[in-house]
Amino acid sequence: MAKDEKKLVEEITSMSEDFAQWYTDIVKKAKLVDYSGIRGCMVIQPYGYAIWENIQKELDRRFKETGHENVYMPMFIPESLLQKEKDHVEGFSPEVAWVTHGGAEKLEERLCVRPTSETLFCDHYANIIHSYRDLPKLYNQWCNVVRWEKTTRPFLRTMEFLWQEGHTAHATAEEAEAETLRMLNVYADFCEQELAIPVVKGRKTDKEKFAGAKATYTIESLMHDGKALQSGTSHNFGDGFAQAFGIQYTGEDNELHYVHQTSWGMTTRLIGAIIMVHGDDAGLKLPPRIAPVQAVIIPIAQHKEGVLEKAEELRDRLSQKFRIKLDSSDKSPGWKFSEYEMKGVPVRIEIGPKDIENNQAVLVSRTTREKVFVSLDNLEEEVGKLLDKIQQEMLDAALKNREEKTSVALSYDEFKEIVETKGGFVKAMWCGNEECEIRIKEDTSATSRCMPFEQEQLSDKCVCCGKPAKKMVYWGKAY
RNA sequence: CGAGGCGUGGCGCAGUUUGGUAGCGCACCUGGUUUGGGACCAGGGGGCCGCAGGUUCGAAUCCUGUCGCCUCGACCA
Repeated sequence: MAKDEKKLVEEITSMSEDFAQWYTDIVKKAKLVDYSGIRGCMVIQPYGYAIWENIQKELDRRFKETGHENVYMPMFIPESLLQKEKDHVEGFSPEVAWVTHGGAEKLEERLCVRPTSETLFCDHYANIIHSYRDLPKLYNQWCNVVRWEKTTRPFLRTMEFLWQEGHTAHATAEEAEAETLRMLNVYADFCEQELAIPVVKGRKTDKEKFAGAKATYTIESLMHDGKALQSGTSHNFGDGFAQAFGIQYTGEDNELHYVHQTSWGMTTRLIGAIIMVHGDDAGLKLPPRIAPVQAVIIPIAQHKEGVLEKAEELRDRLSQKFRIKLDSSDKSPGWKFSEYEMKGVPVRIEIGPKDIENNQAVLVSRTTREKVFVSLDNLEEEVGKLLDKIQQEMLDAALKNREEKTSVALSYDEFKEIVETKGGFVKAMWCGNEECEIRIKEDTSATSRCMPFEQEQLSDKCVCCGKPAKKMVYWGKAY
């Protein structure tokens, strides 16, 4: 946002002044969350939860479309079960919460509060999968998980968060790989179509991959401050978990085989991404497709004869097709304008005495603040068109911002310079050696975000060590 | 978790150095006038100063602990 643009909402710190404070202000002022008395845990308030419900609805629809079924697993995992897969337990044990007592009784075996449910799904799969006819198993679960994080921020990193975790079992390695990529594409499509957030699809390096996975794929998005956010991951486990948990089936060949598994997840972190990709100094900016309120009707001079009645009539009409709110409180119109801009409502509809006389209403876009007068006769159509336009404008703006903040580094000096001054994604070649990854992180605090599917041959040398390069990698500082 | 900064009505702050009746602006409530970008006038309510201990005749102020927020590291979705 331009610096000279008038700051409409006094209470929100300007983005350019202090991005972290801006984020916190929005989260609080738009009433997405309240802080709870429990460290690192947030109260998700109605407006924030409504966004999550819309995310759930759309994602769940896509999961069902691709043949998945929802299940529910216990929230406790016995220690012995968690420990069955070595890499997995090593990766998660530092951030696991333990239940040691039931009432006053000390438990024979500690129970961990699930940080993720691979082990539970595996245990269950070992029970129910016997034949190739039982495959594939395409399960998903919506739940909460707990990870004992050291520093927390609303939505971006909390000790307890909401997510979905898909867990699938397949007869062959090829099917598992296809599933892993299919769900990554579902995620990417969801982000772009529903959240208007463009993502880079790629594979994680071994250093960054999920504990226990053979391969981790990721979608990475770029926030307004130039930091990257891992927005969804999809893992191919190969048959590693199957071997640890003994998940075997009899094939058509009458031989025993291990299944091949995947898991994939998206979390309430996405709400943080929406805030940081789209928001501006006036507040939140919600993509129409997931906005809890798509248009707010604000009556002007509502005490005058017929205004409120007309506003109510419009609300009832439009509610047939859209998520509509009518604010007939006695706040001044100007206050309402700012309030709903701050809350990111995509479209504002003004209706006043002059409009009623002319059989019209005023539509105002959250993205451009442009006002248009439209006839009440085709209001539904105009609102629909404007919502579509805003959705597209938001995706375009986010894409433009990402492109502007994506750089190429051919030398290490250039790399360090970009990370330090400009930030954003840095595309650079890599030799494939973990030592270079570690060194880059130590020198710049940037990490490898992913090895994108769309590879480019920027040079033939690793940006760090100068040895022959194997992959182009997206690097950046991350949340 | 390590280093640094900050917690005073809902929000933003003053008061803390040097202990002595808790203040201001906005918000809130009531009445009236208003209403197309955060309206105006009048009256009113609300804070054991983040929380818990301690020192003191007396603590927002000094000491200890703890919780929360911000920045930078380490860890991660």
